[in-house]
Amino acid sequence: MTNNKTKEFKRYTVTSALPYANGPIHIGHLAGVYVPSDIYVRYLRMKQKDVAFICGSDEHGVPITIKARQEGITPQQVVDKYHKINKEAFKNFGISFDIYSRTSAPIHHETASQIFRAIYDKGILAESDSEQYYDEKEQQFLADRYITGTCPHCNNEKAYGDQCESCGTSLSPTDLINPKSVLSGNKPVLKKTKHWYLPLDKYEEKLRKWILEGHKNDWKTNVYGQCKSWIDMGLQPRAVTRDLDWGVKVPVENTEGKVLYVWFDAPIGYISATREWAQEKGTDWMPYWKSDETKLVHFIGKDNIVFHCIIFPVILMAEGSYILPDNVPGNEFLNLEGDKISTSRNWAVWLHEYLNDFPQKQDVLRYVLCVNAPETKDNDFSWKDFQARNNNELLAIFGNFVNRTLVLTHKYFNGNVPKPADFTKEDNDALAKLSEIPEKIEAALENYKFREAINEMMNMARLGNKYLTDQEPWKIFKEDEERVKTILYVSLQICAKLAVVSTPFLPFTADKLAKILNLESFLWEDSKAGALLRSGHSINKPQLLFEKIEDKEIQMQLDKLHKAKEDNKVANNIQALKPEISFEEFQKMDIRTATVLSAEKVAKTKKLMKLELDTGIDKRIVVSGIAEHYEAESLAGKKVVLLANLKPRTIKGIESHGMILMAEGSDGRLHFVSAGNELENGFLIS
RNA sequence: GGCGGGGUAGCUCAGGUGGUUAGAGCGUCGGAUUCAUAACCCGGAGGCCACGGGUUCAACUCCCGUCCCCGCUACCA
Repeated sequence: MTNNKTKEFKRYTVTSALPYANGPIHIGHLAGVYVPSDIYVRYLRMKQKDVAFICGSDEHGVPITIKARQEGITPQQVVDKYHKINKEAFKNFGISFDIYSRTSAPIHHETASQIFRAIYDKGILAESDSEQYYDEKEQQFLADRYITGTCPHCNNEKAYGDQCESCGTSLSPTDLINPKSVLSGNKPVLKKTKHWYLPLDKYEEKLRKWILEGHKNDWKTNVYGQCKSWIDMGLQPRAVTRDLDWGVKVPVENTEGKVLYVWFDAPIGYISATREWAQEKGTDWMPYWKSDETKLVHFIGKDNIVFHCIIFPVILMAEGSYILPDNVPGNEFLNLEGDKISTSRNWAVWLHEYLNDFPQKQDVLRYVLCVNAPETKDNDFSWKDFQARNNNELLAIFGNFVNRTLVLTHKYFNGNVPKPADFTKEDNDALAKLSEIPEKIEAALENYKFREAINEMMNMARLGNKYLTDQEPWKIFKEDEERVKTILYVSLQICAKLAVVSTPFLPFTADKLAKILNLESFLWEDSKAGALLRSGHSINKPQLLFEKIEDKEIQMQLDKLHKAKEDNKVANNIQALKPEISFEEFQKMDIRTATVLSAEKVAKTKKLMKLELDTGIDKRIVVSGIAEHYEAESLAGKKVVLLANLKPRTIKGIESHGMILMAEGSDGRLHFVSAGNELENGFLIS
């Protein structure tokens, strides 16, 4: 396969991962996906490329129906809420989507149905019956999350059909003891249901050829490596339909109550949104998805690699008439103040709140997120760094250079671009260096190296500052006004180029600067061509491009962050009371004190620790999932509390006799339950 | 445990088909300067390039092993 880097494309289809409409957008999403894609697209537009920049809300799937139930509203109301918040936040932040659509739109249902039907009609999908839980009262099949029951491992009575949140075990609904429907509370029955499967395994060779051979050199190493890992592991057929009433109806006879699986319909949302955009614009959508002369690029986070590099391309291959992505620049994750961003723990900076707290400072966040984007590895965002980047870089380097030039121009020449005398060697050197920068930015952007690109942009301002300082026009104005004219002429050209070059990265600032300079609309090529401002051209009064961010503003954000976390701790970690039990039931449990004699980590596991205990009546082996929280060496001699008459269970080949009682703290760490150190072994707890 | 990505100056990161003194920005220290939002400009200090072996005339770069962080996956109280 050819390396497409060198190929000239006629048009571009650029997509940004569809945000899931059950929560707001945070800085992690922005840094990984939306800021880079927006920079890329703004750059392409400045090069007068034909580009469609596509995004929208991903609105189907079980989590949304659950959130709706919890809040006592309909799924549609849930997605309406977040669609509105996010669409508005993107707009205010300057993410310049050509369209921000949604998967609940009729055109999406139509598109997804058509594509499913096309694959179905070709006989590609495998049909298979399976038994799934059904709620007879509500007359519907139950999603895994809609079934609760007793966990077969830890006896937690509130385990879900997909996972026990008490012990963390992944479950299948049929594993549960005493399953119950969340909808009616009744016992569900197993009922036969039919589903369709996409045979990913049959596309293994095509994927191998396309990715492993064809994109060895132009895809990012993390993306390529992850794909290789998936393909080498062997692909399995994957169900594309499920029993649910929220989603795209399966377009086949007699399939009441079945919808397309959300992972199948979501990426098709890119295509539906493109159609919607083309309709509004009165143009044809097909070339954007079906022409070899179109470059398709998906911007995503690393959690989405498998969907965009394996599954969605297989859907497109199966359908047969679509192009495949030329590149899938997948970024790593952004941390916040050293901790993982977490929606449930409320550890995040939300875009809509940022826009509220820092009005007119979109570019500051855009700059910080781009210059520190998690391109090759996870990165950290801190408010202190945010402040420093603003004060020491944007303001001190970019803003200051522009301001110096403008102030001097007004002071000496009434705000008119002066007429230069002959250029000196220094002038020519500066102009030569200036002319090299746009091409460096270009090369970086074409290769999705956004940090490098934005640094080159800043180098232009650095160049300007150095030139001004070296030439010292304020010192020589009295003796040699002609020379000062040339110096400011050159400085002003640098300002103008800066306005052009910063447009993709800092659109609001670039716009402000262009207005001050009275610069008419411009294209990317103008950053390379000669002078942009003619002698005699008048410029407006200087205006500060950036303002200093003070310590107290930063402290406010830090306080807010920690307060949110505290509030959340209390709200989230106090679990609801379990169902009442009788004293007799309690008495069945033999809980007693014991001492750890020795401990060793169980080989080939991450969490398991094999413990030898002295219970006062015997010495026994217990396997416990504490290896992530305690070192084996630190455990000998530890006083613990043991549930001693739990039925023995073989775990990783070791028979475990009982369970050590642990409490999970709000930080997610496990802590031993203590009966006090003075107690001997074997004392019953009641 | 398997697989993938990463571990380089105080911080955030570049880099390298193996080859003289390992780079940038910010921070820090010193100097210079005053046009400018105490900003800009110059200079210095600061790195066993995670650790241990190996290949080589030469390794931060290649190979093997170990440790740590992140993700996927498995197993799992």
